[in-house]
Amino acid sequence: MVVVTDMDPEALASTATFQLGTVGAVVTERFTRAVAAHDLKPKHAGVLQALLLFPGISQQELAQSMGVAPSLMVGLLDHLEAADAVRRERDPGDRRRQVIEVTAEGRRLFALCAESAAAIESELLDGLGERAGEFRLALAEIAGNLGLPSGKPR
Amino acid sequence: MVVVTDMDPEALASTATFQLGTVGAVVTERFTRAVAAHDLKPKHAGVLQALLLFPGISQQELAQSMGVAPSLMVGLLDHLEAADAVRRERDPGDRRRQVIEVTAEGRRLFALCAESAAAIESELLDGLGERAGEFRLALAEIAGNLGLPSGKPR
DNA sequence: ATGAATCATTCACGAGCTGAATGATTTTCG
DNA sequence: CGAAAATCATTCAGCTCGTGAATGATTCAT
Repeated sequence: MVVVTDMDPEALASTATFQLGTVGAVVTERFTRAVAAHDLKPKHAGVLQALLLFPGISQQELAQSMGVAPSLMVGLLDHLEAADAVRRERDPGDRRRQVIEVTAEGRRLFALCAESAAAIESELLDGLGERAGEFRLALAEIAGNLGLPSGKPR
Repeated sequence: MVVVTDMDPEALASTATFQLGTVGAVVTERFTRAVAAHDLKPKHAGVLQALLLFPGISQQELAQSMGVAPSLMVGLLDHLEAADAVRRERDPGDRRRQVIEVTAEGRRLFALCAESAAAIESELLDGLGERAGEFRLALAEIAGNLGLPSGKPR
């Protein structure tokens, strides 16, 4: 008598957990290559996104909103500042804080990142036909439930 | 006259690209914590999955199928072997190759990983109601289009 | 039989991230 | 008021994960 359940060798690969992980990795890799053309990493795009969404946010809050250590944010902003995408100025009301301002160049770079993301999305959802809309809505809902930034699909 | 298009600050966050990346990262993090209880990393689970799916595969092919360097596979298999999840034996027909065999303990560990993944999936799709089925089908289709392992949802 | 190819392995290295100091500033409260 | 605690940005050492280049053993091609 066989005790162990007759194991489905795809028991793991067929889960949404596994597929979200692997698909997410591939998509992130593509996005990484795309924004590398503008000398940026995905995290830089995320920083710009957060800054546009919450203007006047502090570095600490920024780091917390992205789930990374404050020490990491320093280097990310250093790079964005060197690229003229961002300016750091001491907050006159609390001179410990840096007030971060997104420049016109920063908005330009952000727009390029968003374009790259949109292009990758088109390729991804191409084969889905009219089910793409449903998929995007469900995905946005999941992201929202996880407390992640998820604007409504345009 | 304003040249720059009036920028949607969620232009990036609203893309499926961005959401797949962030959701994928969160899901992977949860899965990482879950399998850590069995002293495994997600890659170990992936190795077991590939081995069960393609028995008798070589380390090189295994590495290639997972998109990692062969040198990385050495350490992953070392760990699985130390955990009695896997046995390495020289292929008598080609003594350069290692033939990798998944043990009963390996199948047990794999089943535990699959269970964890299923549990995480339940939480994720909980809020989706009856749209969960559609979502899973679309996700599996995307994974398949990318050449990733994607068994049909059970 | 010899030179090229293939396999597993080791090793040095880089990218990315963390947590613990540090110094400057602000807040709390005795 | 003034001293102690908290907060912010920053630096720094260290960890993990991954790569690519050597190495040695073995097999293949001619």
